[in-house]
Amino acid sequence: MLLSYTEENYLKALLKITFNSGINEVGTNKLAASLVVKPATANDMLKKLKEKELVKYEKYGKIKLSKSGQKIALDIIRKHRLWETFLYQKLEFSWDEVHEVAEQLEHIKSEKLIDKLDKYLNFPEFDPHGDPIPNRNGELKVHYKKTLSDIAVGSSCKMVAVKDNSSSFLQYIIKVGLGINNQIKVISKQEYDSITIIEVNDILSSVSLKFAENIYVLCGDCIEGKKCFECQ
Amino acid sequence: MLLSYTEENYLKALLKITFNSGINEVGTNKLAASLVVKPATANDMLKKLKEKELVKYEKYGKIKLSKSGQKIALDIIRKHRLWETFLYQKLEFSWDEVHEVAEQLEHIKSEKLIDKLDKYLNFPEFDPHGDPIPNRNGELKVHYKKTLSDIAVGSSCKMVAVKDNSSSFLQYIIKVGLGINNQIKVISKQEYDSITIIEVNDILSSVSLKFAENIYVLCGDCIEGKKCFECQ
DNA sequence: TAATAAAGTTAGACTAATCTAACAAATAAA
DNA sequence: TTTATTTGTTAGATTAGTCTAACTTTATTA
Repeated sequence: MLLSYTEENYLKALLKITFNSGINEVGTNKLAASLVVKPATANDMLKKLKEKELVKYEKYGKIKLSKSGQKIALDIIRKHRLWETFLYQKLEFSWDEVHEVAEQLEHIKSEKLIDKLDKYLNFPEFDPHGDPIPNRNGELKVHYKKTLSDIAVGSSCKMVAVKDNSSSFLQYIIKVGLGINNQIKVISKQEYDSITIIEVNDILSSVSLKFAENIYVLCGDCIEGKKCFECQ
Repeated sequence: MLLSYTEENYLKALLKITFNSGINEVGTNKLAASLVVKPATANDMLKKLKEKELVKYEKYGKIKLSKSGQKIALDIIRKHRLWETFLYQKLEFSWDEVHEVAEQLEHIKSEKLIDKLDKYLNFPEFDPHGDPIPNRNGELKVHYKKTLSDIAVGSSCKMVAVKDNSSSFLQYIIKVGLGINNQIKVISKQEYDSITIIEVNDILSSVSLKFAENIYVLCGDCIEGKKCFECQ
């Protein structure tokens, strides 16, 4: 199915809203606002997208992407992020310049192009902003945003990934008695150098700021399945 | 001045027609045909482009690009050919696939992008089809005037570019065992229909007049670096 | 629960790019 | 030089995407 740039942008906006807010419920107004058009305009487009079975939507109801609509939206995000990576890595664009150009490039229609670009960039999993790049099947690595250094004194969190994959770091982690899925409580933090005392399995350890910044964690709410914006 | 893709395509078409035919006189019908629209459509657009001072044009008269129109057209051709070069050199697209994708990429709006791409490709002077790439001031290396059909029986020449960029033609060229920079010897020519027997890498092929007219060549003298007036 | 506010929809209009069909001008041919 | 043919123009319609203004439904709150 050949879609116009505009239609593609509506699908992308829908995916982004549900992604970022964790909410699956999108209304006409919110959609319109995110595309900087009037609600009436979005409403018209929704009818069209429903006709094409790209969204599920009943009058006065909430909007959801259909399976195929979601696939298309993921595909556009894939293209967007691959182009950003290209601009950043190969053409030496700066971090903050890539988005605008990628907004245009994401609409270029050629599967071959994007697969070749993917290969050329060595199948990157994250774009320059750290956002995950969907693969050609629309699957993406979840990525974590919060590190142990972001957790407030007194709060608990769960380790989910490491940022630094070096073996020396991994060995250090083990020594502290830490591992994926372990619960960590932040006991105290030295203001001067951010040395942090943590508690893992009832054992206290002190770790450096560098250490804390290389441990991805989920906050207390996310541990309970809430998917907050700051963590994921 | 921000132009639509469509407007850009009209300017490009005008430049291409005058370029390829050597004629400076373009009419509504020819322009429309080259864009695969009806003359009425082209006529409407011409009024718009005249309004913007991108073409010089009076009712029932001939169409010419203005200075600024020409600059914009050259800019689009620059983008087109740089993208073709990128696709061919970096992404390993084949000769005959690049055009279609570049038709889309040429409309991406970012001066920075195209200058960085130019640098990344090491400021190429010719695209994969042998066509010259305008620099950022719209200047380009002379392009070729002589085609295979101009070469006398018994003489040799070197293929340097193609006039027709259609994939069907390019694939035909490949089938004949021909490519950019190949030496061609004209063995014989049928007087009646100009069917020409050529020799490429010791292999003989017979090609039509239409074929021969779409292969740009350099004559024997020019191959040796002489730069004769007829070829360049 | 009735009034008010917020959210969503509809109708009618506009612009850009296209079309068809009818017409006008310029050019070529008899 | 009149006629026929080609070339170019105009008028009116269509589609996609947008708008404003008026209206309806749903949600909130006093």
